[in-house]
Amino acid sequence: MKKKNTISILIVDDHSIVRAGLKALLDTEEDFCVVGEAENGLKAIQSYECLRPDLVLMDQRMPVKDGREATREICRLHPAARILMLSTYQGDEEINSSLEAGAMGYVFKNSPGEDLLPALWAVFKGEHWIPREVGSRLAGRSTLEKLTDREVDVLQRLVSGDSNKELADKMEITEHTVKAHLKSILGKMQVRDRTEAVTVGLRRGIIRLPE
Amino acid sequence: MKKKNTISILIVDDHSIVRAGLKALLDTEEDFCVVGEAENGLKAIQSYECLRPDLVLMDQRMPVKDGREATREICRLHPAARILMLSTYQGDEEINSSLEAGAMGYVFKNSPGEDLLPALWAVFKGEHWIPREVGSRLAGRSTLEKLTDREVDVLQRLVSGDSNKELADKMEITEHTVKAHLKSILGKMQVRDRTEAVTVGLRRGIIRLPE
DNA sequence: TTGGGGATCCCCCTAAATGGGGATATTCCT
DNA sequence: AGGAATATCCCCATTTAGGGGGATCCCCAA
Repeated sequence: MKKKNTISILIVDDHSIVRAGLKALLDTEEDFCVVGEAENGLKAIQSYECLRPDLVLMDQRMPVKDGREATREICRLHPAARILMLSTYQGDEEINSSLEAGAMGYVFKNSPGEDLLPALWAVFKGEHWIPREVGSRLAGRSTLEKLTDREVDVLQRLVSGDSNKELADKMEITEHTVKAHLKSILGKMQVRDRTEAVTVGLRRGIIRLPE
Repeated sequence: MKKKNTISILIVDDHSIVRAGLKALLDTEEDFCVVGEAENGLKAIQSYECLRPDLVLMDQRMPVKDGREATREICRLHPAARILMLSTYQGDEEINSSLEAGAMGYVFKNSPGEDLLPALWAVFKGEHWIPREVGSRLAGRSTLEKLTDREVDVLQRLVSGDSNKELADKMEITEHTVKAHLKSILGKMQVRDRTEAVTVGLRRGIIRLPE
């Protein structure tokens, strides 16, 4: 249903009601036209291929494939894609990695509704859009050491409450190795124990609670 | 802005953009009229007092005071209040306690957008509205023991990653007592260790991550 | 008033987690 | 080829967590 001279938008969010709300919100604007919806990252990639929208409004956390992964994939195939990430605030890590993945902008769900349209316009014009309160931090930060992929893997598994032995079995490595990773995790994150590692990881957006 | 013969609605959600979306969605319906918004439970109570809307569309998880607490409070003051809870699926416990608190209905954010209107109508007419897939379970359940206030307190403090000794100092009790509470928590929640207790507690909405 | 639940405290014991020191192989980058 | 980073494994030691018993005390409701 794309009309001439309107900006076509693909909405990606796992909450159907939120999608309906966003669509209603954008459809009140003459310049924007919601041409498609997707409920997870995988479907977002498929829909992008079919629809080639001018903009993608993408939620961060979704089942199956999250916003970051979908963004990375879409941008790999279509470097000119314009993607605006929409998310609850989860820590700078999440914003940072979204931008790394190729998103052009980032808007918090709890920022005023009026902020959405300027952000969409900016991204459409190829500009970056980052919440003011974060922009500064993003520049002069990062004394925090980055976790390796494997360490993130271990950290994510910690949320299950498994012991080191159980983790070792599930990961098919020895308990020694699990402990080695964990030691590195605790050191890098500057936390005292696995419980704090999990809660800090959740707050920073490094890991998430299972569905 | 309430017109004659329309149903006035108060929207409560901590995400401004979601509120804007819901408002846009409801305003496309002739019969509904969004007369107010609130961003947390406290403001919801205040707004309810001022506006006396026909319906409240209330998000479950919010800072300051969550949907359950606000619902309990509003229903205590106004037993005739019609409140529809809107939330991500978080386990039956959350639904159950919402209904106990006085909500007339419960809708998942990831159910189709079309489900919202019938739910609002049902609640407006004084009927209950519960997601089909949950209704059956709610009847024959509840083997989960409830945590005491003190236990919830301990559980919440676990997210800091403190050791039992540190918790004891901060709570000004002995480590023995902390361990006693913890033992009870682990037993009631049927989890194996403090880390799992924290993640399960977060998922059930019993506790939350600090801001 | 008698009971029960909750909060507090105590002991003992085993299993688990943590912190220190290592070693080796692979992969990737220069 | 050389070097860095990563993942994997191992030893040691101490601290902590968790499970099993308990015991008071207090308050509130039957």
